Amino acid sequence: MDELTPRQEEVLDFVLEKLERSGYPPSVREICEALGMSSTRGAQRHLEALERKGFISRAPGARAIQVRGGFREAAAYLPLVGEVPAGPLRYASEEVEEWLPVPGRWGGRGRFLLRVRGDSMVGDGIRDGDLVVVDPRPDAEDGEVVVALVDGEATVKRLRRRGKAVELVASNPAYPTLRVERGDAEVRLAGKVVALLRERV
Amino acid sequence: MDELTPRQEEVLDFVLEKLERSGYPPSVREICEALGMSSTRGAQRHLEALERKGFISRAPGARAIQVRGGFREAAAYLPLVGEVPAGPLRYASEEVEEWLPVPGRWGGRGRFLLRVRGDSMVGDGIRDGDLVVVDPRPDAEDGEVVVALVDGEATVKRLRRRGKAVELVASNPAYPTLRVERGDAEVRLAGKVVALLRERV
DNA sequence: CATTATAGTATACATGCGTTTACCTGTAAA
DNA sequence: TTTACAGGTAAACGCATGTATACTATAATG
Repeated sequence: MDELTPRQEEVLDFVLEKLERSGYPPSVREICEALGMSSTRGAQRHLEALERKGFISRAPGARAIQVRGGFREAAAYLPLVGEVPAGPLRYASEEVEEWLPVPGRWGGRGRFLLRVRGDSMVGDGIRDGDLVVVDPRPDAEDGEVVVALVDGEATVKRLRRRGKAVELVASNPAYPTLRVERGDAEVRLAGKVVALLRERV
Repeated sequence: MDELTPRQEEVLDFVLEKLERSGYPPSVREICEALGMSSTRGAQRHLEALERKGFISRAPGARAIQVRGGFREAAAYLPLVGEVPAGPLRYASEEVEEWLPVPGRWGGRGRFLLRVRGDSMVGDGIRDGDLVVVDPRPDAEDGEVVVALVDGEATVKRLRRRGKAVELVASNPAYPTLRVERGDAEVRLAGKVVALLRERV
């Protein structure tokens, strides 16, 4: 991509700012007004330059400006279905608190978000208030971080296989390890933790 | 917010899909075509209902549809501009590796993503490979996690004010603390770390 | 039963908006 | 000096677009 002149950069900045503020791009005349121009031709020339240099693409129609910020991965939307520990999980879509956009590759069949409460997994960098992306699956490998349902209550722990038994291990030594014998109907896996979002650092 | 009728939900879904695909909202007639309607009045009624129920807001002008957050928050796109520690940061848009979608409220003027390398901040739950959202600002408060430029190299540390001096503290005790006297031209802040993404847990 | 909300079709209208043509100015390169 | 280009003003054109009026049909509600 070519370099932009200062004035062209002002135009691109205004388009981005308008997009962020309003959710839709500006009209040519709004660009004129914002940059203090009295004729539409000037703004149009800038848009033509921005398109020629590959920063935007345009379609016929009003405000049909598409900003091409390099490679833009499509967003996936995941539902925030509850907190852990705390149960049960609410899958029913009417009860979902919120749908949040995440990078497209985090999406996948049945994946969902849980807000983690407590500090039992701080040793693995999972802190109070973090959102974890859960990939639903009935089983998991030794050493993976999972969401388990113990007596109907969801909890995040690291899974450890010990022969016929499995253990649910907290990464904070202040918390006890739960040992589960095979065939224990009171414990099952909700899924594996595959990614994480933190809103306040 | 009131509930939507199935048809109104179709309209909202199409608006969101068009926004995601094109970067700008559809016109009334594009909505008609997408839903197989021959008159604009129908789509208009749906938009009026969506506005009345609080799912969108509208402004005078073409395609001036703004989808309101909460239900399905719009995505913000942030550029991944490099790694820390490693410098300098590449702001020039033509060198940006990637643009990633994040929850809309994480967006904001000039915010960007950095991939964290090393384990100097594991005490704060920031691990090797994590992506941090940086809000650019020239200064920060005591105790905030910041991105600092030391001799041209970017680094993530916790800021501590000590009278006239500031300290850049790692949260892993194995790493040294850097003490900076006021007016030291070799150190400046790139911004504050406000959120975090982890792709592999 | 009357009323209200949803969901359409058909038609018309004013104008916002993108586009175009013509002309002017300054600056930098050939 | 000429040429080219960025950046701009002024005025006009025509269609896309949002909006409005009128009419119809269906279902739920009281």
